[in-house]
Amino acid sequence: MGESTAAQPLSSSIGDYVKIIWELAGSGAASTTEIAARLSVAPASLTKMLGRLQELGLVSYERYRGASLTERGRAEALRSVRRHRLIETFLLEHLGYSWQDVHEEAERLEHAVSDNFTERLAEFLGHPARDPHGAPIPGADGVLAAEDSFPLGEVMAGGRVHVTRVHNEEAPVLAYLGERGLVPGRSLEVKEVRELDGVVTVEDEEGVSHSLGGPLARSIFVRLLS
Amino acid sequence: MGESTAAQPLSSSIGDYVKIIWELAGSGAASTTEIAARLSVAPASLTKMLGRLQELGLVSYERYRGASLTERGRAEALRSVRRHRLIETFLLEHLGYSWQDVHEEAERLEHAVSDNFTERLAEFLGHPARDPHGAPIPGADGVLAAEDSFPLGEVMAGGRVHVTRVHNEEAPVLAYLGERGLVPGRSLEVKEVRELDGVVTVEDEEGVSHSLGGPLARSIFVRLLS
DNA sequence: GTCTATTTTTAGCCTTAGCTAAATCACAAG
DNA sequence: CTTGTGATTTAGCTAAGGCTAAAAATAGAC
Repeated sequence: MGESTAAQPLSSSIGDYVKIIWELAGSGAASTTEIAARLSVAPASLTKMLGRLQELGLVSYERYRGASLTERGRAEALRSVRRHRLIETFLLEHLGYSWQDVHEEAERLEHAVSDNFTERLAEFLGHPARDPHGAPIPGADGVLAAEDSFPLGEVMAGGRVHVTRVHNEEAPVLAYLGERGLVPGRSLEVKEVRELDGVVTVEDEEGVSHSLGGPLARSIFVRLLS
Repeated sequence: MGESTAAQPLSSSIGDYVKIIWELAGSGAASTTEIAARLSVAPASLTKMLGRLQELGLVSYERYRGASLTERGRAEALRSVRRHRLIETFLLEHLGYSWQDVHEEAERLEHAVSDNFTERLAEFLGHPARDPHGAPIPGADGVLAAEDSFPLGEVMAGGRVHVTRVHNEEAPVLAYLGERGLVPGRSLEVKEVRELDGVVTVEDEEGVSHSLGGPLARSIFVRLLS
């Protein structure tokens, strides 16, 4: 007995739980209500599940204290994230999905693919480092590249920046940004950062100007161009 | 109420049931025990499920009489078959899976993909008419091409034949035939059909001779070359 | 420090899709 | 027409993963 050698199939939704906890908690702890909200599940359902995840050795959890991932839980989460991001890349680059549609389809597929499939897909895609949203894809060895960019909302006026990532999963936001070409790989000139309401005004390579309010400005991650 | 307009997600294993009944029964009726065996499920579990499938309007079923598909059941089965065969084609042609490994992976993926994915994949693959085993792929409109070939075991000696299909899902059989190049597209010369034990001896394009016993000879489907 | 509002947990129930063991049916052989 | 055997069904159980309503703990406001 004991949970020891890992790697039984691991019923599909368990992957969702650890992935959400990973997104929510990073290294800290995630609250029951937050996790429940992300999974569209009643808070009461969480308690039982967190207990189960703890028995499996994936989270460490104390009553009324929220949950955080164990080392194994983090590894499991990164495997899910890798699958998800590789699948998104495939859907977008090869099947012609739109930027805002990939997430939902990938979410379902992610539960069905084997590690063998995942690695063959990575090979097929040429081992991409980032997915279509610019999110880094964890390696097969579980290593995730450190984020070296920051939200557009935090930038100062007057510089040129390079969009590295759009950190948002809501379809309307993605559709909006996609239509305007505010996607990873683009260069922008920061014209104004208005303290008052956090609106950032940028100009793209074609000279078109865009004004982006808080939520959008926080979704676009950029790196400064030297 | 009523089941009317179809197309709710349709819990994953329901697809398996109709697909197996379709394979087993064609137009006739399939027995409880046969279906159970194919699904690796206890015969007792079938009764409940067949009742459910009947409520859903997918099979028609009378106690102690076996089950057969309704028109809607047949359509559902063909959708599953289409998904399955397209996925197999993708795994083999683009991800480098071996002939004998595609089935298992496709079986799992099949439950996770949307119709949107399926049609985009068909497009990506160039709308293939047959899968890697030579099985015809039902159209998006639910039309399945009629089988125009027959088992090698039924052929007469002396003719040339064209392999159109390998009708067998057992990995060792596929591996054996794959290694020897006895795959769809190949031409063979039938040297001998021995009444005594049903062994068929053929010679391939490179002059190599193969002797195939009943199970293998029944798995290889061929068309006569004029 | 107390008290109230918000979180979180407990208790008990539901559904799905399985299982085993026991009963029942169908059919073919006498 | 009876009977035995194998196929099928019924009955009752299990485990996951949900739910609601009610109870308990925490934390923030005074």
